[in-house]
Amino acid sequence: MSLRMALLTMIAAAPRSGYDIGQEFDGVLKFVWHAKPTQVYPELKRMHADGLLRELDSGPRGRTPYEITEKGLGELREWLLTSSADHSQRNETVLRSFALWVVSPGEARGFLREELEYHRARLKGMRAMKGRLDLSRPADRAALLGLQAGILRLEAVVTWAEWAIETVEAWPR
Amino acid sequence: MSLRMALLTMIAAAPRSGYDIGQEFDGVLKFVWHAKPTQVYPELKRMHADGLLRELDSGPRGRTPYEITEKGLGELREWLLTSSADHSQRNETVLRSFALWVVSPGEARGFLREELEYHRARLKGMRAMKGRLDLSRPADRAALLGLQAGILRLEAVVTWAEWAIETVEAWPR
DNA sequence: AGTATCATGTAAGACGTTACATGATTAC
DNA sequence: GTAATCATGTAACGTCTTACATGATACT
Repeated sequence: MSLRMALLTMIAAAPRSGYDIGQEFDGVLKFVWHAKPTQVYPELKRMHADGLLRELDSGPRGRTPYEITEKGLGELREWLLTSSADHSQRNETVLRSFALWVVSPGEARGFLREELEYHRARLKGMRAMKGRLDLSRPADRAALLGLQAGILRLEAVVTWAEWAIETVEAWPR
Repeated sequence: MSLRMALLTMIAAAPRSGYDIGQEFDGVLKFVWHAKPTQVYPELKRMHADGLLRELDSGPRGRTPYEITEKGLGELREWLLTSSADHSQRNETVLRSFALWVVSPGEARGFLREELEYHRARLKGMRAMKGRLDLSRPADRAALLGLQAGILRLEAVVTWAEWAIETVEAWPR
């Protein structure tokens, strides 16, 4: 039921099409929520049918942007206030690091270096995103909270990967 | 296909039953991987049928511990070396913080305080876990990598939540 | 004019959760 | 000896991914 809340969160901040949402799931939001287009489009239709969204008359190219309705805002508020967050996660980087003792130290370092590069690149992108916020908008003030969580998390991952590479150097053959 | 790799990772480190695994998914590993018992037990059976695991003769109470086979170790190594990690995640804490502008600043702070408490408690548990490692064992050396990732991540979340609470204080009504 | 990719969608199957069931063991 | 919870499991259902399809718009 939380894909629906993710979509509602994004469209509450500003109208968006299914395509726009797909781009964000591939980009900044990849560490927050993700879903494939084949899941997004039908869900948007259902939300429209349920009266949570309103269709706007076509954006650039053939896009269909949706806007949140009062009913949609109500559902979003209710979700925030009456349920608590699920903290279970899946993190393949960390899962793999638990298994690294079954490969050679050199192979382990190779994996860690790849991870380090990946997360450094994402950190750069997220910092750029933060610079583009307009903090006079309430939605952007909340987005700052989210982006800052991502930045601190990525900084932690980068620090970790650097430490892990050194640590693995010291492993006995 | 990664539930299988998560199970293989755990059982490679030391033999475990489905019940043991369930406890860990509820505890330390909650931020790494999670699965319900109803998914774990049948998967273990399938892995046994596929020759990746061997059944040991019953542990405490009626538990059935499994041990990894050579074939299982081979699959684990192949997964680590020939595929790359999926970095997409779902993080409900951050998702909710993107939506916080739709509730009152007081309600937003309430949410953030709850999150702060939760993550502080988990951080404490994870540090305790780190103290119990036996670093003469290769599997525990890899577990240290994983735990340290969790600790640094939780420290970042705690720092973030403290900052976010103060930030929301300064939001205009 | 022809190729790339944009934007949306459908259908099948894999994966994950919820609800429920059952015998076995420990605790009172 | 009754209650709690341990340990495993099955079946139905919901969510997510993969494979494929289609017309529309921009690019060269």
